[in-house]
Amino acid sequence: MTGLGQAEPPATESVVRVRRLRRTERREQLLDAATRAFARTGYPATGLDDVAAEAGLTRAMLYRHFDSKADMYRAVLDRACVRLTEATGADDFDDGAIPALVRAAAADPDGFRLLFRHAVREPDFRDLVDELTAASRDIAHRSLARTIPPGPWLDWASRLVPALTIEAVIAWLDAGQPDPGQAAERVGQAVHGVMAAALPGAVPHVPPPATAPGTDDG
Amino acid sequence: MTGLGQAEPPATESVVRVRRLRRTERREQLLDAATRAFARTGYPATGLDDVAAEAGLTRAMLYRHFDSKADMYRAVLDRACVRLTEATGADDFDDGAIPALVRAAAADPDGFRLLFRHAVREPDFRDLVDELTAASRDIAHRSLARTIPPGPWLDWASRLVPALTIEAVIAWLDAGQPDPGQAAERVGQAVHGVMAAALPGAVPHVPPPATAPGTDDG
DNA sequence: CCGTTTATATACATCGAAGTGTACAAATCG
DNA sequence: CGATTTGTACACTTCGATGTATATAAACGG
Repeated sequence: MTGLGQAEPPATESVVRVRRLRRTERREQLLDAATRAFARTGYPATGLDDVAAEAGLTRAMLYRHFDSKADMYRAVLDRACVRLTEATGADDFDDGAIPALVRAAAADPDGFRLLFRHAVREPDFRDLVDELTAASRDIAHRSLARTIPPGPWLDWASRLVPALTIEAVIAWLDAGQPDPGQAAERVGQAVHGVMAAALPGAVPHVPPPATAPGTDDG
Repeated sequence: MTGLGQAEPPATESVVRVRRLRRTERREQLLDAATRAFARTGYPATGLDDVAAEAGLTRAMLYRHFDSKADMYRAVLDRACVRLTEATGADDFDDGAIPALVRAAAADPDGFRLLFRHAVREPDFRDLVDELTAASRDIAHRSLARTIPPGPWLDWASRLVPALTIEAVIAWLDAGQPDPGQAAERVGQAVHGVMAAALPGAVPHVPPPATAPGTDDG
């Protein structure tokens, strides 16, 4: 309605020749930016302006590719999930599983962190990661049951082994990703250590469980 | 369930004879309720109405005890931190550290989860937990340096050992807290496994780093 | 060269949660 | 009993983030 401030014309040689992207490429770039932004501060604390700034454009553009913030977040998580499952496969705990996981994490560290450090805590989106963790726990349970007798410590190890694997990979990412050739082997060794800790012989003897039920721990 | 103390029903009109609490007790009860509420859905996604509902009173009452939502959250985290450090002490990795941690986690599971699963991800509050994690990593580093030579894998283990300890304790909580007498020993065994994985001899040989760049890394 | 797509810029609408104020009711204590 | 504390109920403002609309400019493709 009014002569709103029009963008100043190039007027110089150094025109910022913005390369226009096709819809699909732009969408991928937006997903990349959103992954970084969300991985930094989490879903609720990250505004769409942050995502837009990370992508280098304005908030209005986001709505040309995604219906809502939740829709965008879901797309981000979906892509990370697909990448991960494609890289690792849904198969068992064979020798190639951990190397594949390490490779996938190194290929998309932000997506990896986003899935396992943030999305698990978001009530509206954890269903996406829950499939992964449930499958992992199931696989771990089946694999561990070959050496650990049934009982609470088998359950404990089945929960802990996937979590430890994730934590070990993230710690490896945080440490600067030293030689990837060793990484998978080290992670595997750590997992083996947890398995050993869940064996019946791991604990020498059961200390008497404090017959007085009163909690003296103040 | 609401922890309103002995709500003696007068068996008369619809008057709920609620026992009024003193300021200190009410504050403690509010901290308990806030711990539960925040541990369930995280700080940003938890409204003050949720906390009030969890405590069994109205939102206005919260402002008689805390200046703001952030102030309340900080009080919650502070109390959890104090409890934890009091229970474990700030000393080294002696034999009593892990049992103390397990006992503290069992005494306040929600506070434990809140600290290490949520607060670490909140940019405005992670400083509280960062002191804990930094101290843990430092302690772990000093302890591990006695057996692991300096290098990236010592750093890796120093990051991973505290994280694994936390994860192992949380997995133990999630598994239903089976016999606490064994728990600390199992966790210690798992930690030992990670230490072993960081030793130089853990990985049998270093696979050649693939002089031909692209084998199948798609 | 012209139309379509891609993008900018900005203003506006909307909506939920935080934070505030006030009036009133009930319980405890002197 | 009467004063103070503790709590309810509700209305209200403030504020930031989401979501929408419109006008305009630049790049690409035929």
